[in-house]
Amino acid sequence: MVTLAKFLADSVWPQALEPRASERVRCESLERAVAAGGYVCRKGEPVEYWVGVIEGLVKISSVSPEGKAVTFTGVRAGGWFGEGSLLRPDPWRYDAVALRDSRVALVPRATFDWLLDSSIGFNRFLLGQLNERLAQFIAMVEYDRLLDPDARVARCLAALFNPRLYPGSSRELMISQEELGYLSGVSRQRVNQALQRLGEIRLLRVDYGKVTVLDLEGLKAFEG
DNA sequence: TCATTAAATTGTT
DNA sequence: AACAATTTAATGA
Repeated sequence: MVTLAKFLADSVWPQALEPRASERVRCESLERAVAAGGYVCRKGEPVEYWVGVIEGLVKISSVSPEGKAVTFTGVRAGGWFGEGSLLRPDPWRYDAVALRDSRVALVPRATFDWLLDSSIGFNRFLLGQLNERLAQFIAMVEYDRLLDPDARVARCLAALFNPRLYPGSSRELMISQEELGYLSGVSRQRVNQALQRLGEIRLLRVDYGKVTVLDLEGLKAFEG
C-alpha cells in the first residue's frame, strides 16, 4: 500500500519545489480513506483542501434538485482535483464520490495558497493541469456532438488514461460498465457493445469489472 | 478445501 | 427496462 509520503514524493509537482517547501507540504498534508460510495467532498460544502487520489477511483459529479445525476469526469490514482474550486471563494460546485474503496491526500487551503504565492514551479504545474482539463472538456463537447457511442466510450476511456493527469498509473482500470456509462454519457447496454467492439479490434481487453488498455493512441484516435 | 449463497456485474432482448 | 447468465466474495462445514 502506497503511503502518503511516498505518494507525495512520486507526484510531479512536489518535485519542482525546494526542499523546505516540499517538507512543509509533507507536514501539513493529511490522508483520508473513503469507502466505496462515500463522499470525498460534497456540493455546497466549503473548499478546505486540494485533493490527490492516492489509491482508488473518484468520480466528479453533480445531482440536480430534481434528482438527475451528471458525471463530469473520473479521477484515477495519481490525479489531483479541486484547484479550480480553491481559486474561487465559492463552495464546492460538485460532489466527489469514491467509486471503490479509495484513499486521498488532502493539502490544506493555507498550504495551497502559500505554494501559489511562493513557487513558480507549482504555478507552472497548475497551469498545465488546468490546461489539460480544459482540453479534455472541449474534446468532450466536440465528440459528444460528432462521434457515435463506440467512439465516445473510446475517448472517454482514453481520457481516464491520460498520462499527464494520471502519471505512472497502470494500464488497468477497475470499473463497472454501468459507471463507464455514466462517465461517457452512454447507456450501460451501449457501453457493453462498445467495449466488445473495442476489444475485438484489440484496443483494449475487458474482464469482469475491469478494462485494460492495450493501445492508448488507438483509443484516442478511434472514430468508429 | 469445498459447497452454498447473496450480491454485483455482465450479456441479451 | 427487464431478465438471465456469470463472476466474485462471504460463510460455514
